Amino acid sequence: MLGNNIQLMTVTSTSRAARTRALLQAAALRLFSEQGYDATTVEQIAREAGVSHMTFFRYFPKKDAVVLDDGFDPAIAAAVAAAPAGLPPLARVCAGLRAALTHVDLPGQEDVRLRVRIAAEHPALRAGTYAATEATQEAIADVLVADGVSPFEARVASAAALAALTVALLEWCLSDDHDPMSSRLGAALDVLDGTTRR
Amino acid sequence: MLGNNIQLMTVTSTSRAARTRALLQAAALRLFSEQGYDATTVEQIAREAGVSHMTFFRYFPKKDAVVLDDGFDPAIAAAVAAAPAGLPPLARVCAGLRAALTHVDLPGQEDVRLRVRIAAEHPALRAGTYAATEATQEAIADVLVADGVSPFEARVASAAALAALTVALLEWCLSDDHDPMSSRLGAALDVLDGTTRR
DNA sequence: GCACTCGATGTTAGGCAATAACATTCAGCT
DNA sequence: AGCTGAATGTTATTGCCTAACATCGAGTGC
Repeated sequence: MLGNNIQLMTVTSTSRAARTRALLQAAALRLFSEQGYDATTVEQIAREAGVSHMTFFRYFPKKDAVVLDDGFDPAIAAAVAAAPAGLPPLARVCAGLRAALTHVDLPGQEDVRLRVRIAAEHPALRAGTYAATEATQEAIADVLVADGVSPFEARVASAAALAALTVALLEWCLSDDHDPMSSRLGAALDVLDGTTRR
Repeated sequence: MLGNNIQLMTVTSTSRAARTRALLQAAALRLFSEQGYDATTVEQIAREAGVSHMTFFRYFPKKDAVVLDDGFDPAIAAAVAAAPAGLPPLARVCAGLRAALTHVDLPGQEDVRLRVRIAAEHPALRAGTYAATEATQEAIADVLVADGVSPFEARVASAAALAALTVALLEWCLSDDHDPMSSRLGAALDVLDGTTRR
């Protein structure tokens, strides 16, 4: 009953570790969207993926990490670094984010939408979203500091821009019309750097 | 050792409810700062306040609420409402917050500092801080919407401004120099509405 | 004064997240 | 084959949080 799905690999390019992780995440998201986050236990997720609950916690430090784990955050910092260094801090962050957005309308978009939607609908997960953003915030701030901006200003600018982005992301995933993510995000940045009104 | 501080009331104007609540919060903050948040159990807090752990949860829905409960958030929304309605959304929110800040350097400031410091040093509590800000964010956004700003723009503007404010608050409470809170907060807003550089 | 209700509190029991200690199985290497 | 170390499972424990039920106190009508 338990050793049924582990023998045909040894050659699959994605390591069994990555596979198990993906299995856990897929099972979790499916169960969350079917039964709700609170009604789904870690035990259930693990059983569904064919592992024990301990294995779950070895891949994800907390239950909410299976939803919050983004991974596409570092790319954002890189985009800000590529933006013109002469601009004032907030404008530069906005410019960097705008550039990053052009690569965001991908095929996997609907999966992201599901993930974010689950997170948006649960208070504890929303809080986790903000916490996860802090890492990105620091990464962006570091880029600015390297170009001579004061640490305080750098943190404020990146925090404000990411807050705007988060609002846009939450609204996008909860909206019914399937407009592209990038248009929402762009509109949010407009509010910050005054493209719409001067 | 434990039944020492509970017998002289029955007439005190502040209802026993409010007193119990204050007792619980005081005990919690003291224990948190002495032993750390994780090392302090709800049982311990309740015993210290002379009640059962169930009573704790009747006053605070979760353990972290005893730290996060601010209450001085609604005043902020009122200040934004009083700011000139003609400004673009972000500028107006900043103006309102600036006005609110003049009333913020109060005697009780060091208590606030302790509370925020406890929150700032613990990841889960930091996350809770952001979540608690959402209520304020909505309140501010409602003010803007009432004056004709689109809901989306309103949410983005208030989220960005509050994110800037939060960064300032966290830095202030963790800094060693006892500069007034308002100067930090003012500096953060400068980054947003370009008072420093144009 | 007495029963009655209602609200606040305590007691007890239980579910679930998260962690730790220890056993076991598996993979690669020699 | 045998060794070693990593990954996983088993089991037990702690602590947050909830729910069901009991208790106590203060008011209220009789």
